[in-house]
Amino acid sequence: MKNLQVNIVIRPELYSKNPESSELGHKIVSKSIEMINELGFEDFTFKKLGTAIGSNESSVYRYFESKHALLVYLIDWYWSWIEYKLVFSTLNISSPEEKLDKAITILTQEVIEDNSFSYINEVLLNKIIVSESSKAYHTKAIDKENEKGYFTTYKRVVQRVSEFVLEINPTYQFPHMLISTAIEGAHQQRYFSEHLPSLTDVEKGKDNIVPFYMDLVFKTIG
Amino acid sequence: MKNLQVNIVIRPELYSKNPESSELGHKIVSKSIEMINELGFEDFTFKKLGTAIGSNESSVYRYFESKHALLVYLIDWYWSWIEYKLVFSTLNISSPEEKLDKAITILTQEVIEDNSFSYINEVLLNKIIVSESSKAYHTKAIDKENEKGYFTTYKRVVQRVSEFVLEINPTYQFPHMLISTAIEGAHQQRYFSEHLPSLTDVEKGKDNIVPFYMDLVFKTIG
DNA sequence: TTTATTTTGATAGTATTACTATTATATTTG
DNA sequence: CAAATATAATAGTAATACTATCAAAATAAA
Repeated sequence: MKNLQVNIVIRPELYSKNPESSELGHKIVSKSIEMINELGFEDFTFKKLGTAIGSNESSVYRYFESKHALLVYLIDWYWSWIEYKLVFSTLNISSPEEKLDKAITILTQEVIEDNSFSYINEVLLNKIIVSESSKAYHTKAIDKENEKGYFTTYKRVVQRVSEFVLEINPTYQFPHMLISTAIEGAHQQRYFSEHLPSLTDVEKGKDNIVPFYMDLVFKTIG
Repeated sequence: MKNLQVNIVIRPELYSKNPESSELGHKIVSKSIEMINELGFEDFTFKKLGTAIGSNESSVYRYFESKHALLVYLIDWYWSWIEYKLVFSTLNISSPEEKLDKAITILTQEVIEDNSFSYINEVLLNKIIVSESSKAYHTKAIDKENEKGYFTTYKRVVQRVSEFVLEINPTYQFPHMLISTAIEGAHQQRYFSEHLPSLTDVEKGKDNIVPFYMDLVFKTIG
């Protein structure tokens, strides 16, 4: 996948001014990923971000109308990237079992290599998904934002993988619940393994999360 | 279970002044459950709560040092109640399969009846768990708070049910991950079914969530 | 039943946040 | 080079999440 110049294109509803369009935009996105990781979403502010990139709060607001909007943007970027990896890695595979295996791996594994995309650190972005992404949709505005299409990329990823499930077992009743459970579950288990380990069975040095969900998914669809 | 006078006792680390100890304390807890539901956790404030119960912001602070602390208290109350239901309903059952079946039902079903506990509306509290509980542990203070024992009741519930799993299949490697996945997953699926239904396979008038996780758990442990 | 103690209520104040608005200054483009 | 556009700097606002102080009310103890 390396050295393959692809662009992740994000829909205009997800920003006020496209951060792809300028150096400042790049800095905003890049530094915000670092800072949300360091500070947590609550303590991260546009003022701090502006200062950190040698710019200004008001300049940041020209790109994103709120820090919530920025978080939604980052999450959509992440799912666009995952979708790209998903499509790419299952392209020439005909066996639905093998496709599902690849998909579950991509969806549940930790991102450990920051590849391909210039100003976005995918390792840190993955950590934001694990620690902060639930905050993007647990708000009173969810229904409005969903109507505006804020979450379509994520929903499309779930849909794609659900189709692999149905290829294997066309009578399985709950493919979407199964896949969204595996995705969200894997993120949660990663968070728990670091902070509430007694909720998990993670052993140090070993990634039990991928095998756990792999086993769970294949056994469940029979 | 009705007409059985039991008390849920909450550990003192989880409050500044015990809300069980006064009429005002009852009102604070009772009204906060209503208001967090109505407004969402973000828009809920102690000032609004004080006004709503004919009291004062500063009086509320005497019971809970922050609204975060109040949320943690409510969540611990919920898990104490669930643990009570769990223990009670599996007490005289010897079949581990039957115990696990009961447990999964209790953990994944929607609460539809507000029973037994005077000033706490369990139906609304369950909705708070579904919509807001992740905010209690997705904070930068999680490790400190975990050390102080803020989440022990929840962890104990997961431990108890994991033991049922091991009774059925002593060689199953991931009982805690399986049970915490089912619990958190069920809450998430309930939230999704209302707000992001394409991530689920919920049909109107039908509770698919309990059967989905029941099937998933039993198939997974084999 | 007075006194002491605890609990509650009212008010004020603080630092910070999440913005909006305005204007001056760069920078880019035609 | 002028015009348009993007950025920076500053100021301001309403609300939040508290802390601090003190008086009034309720309760318990002597």
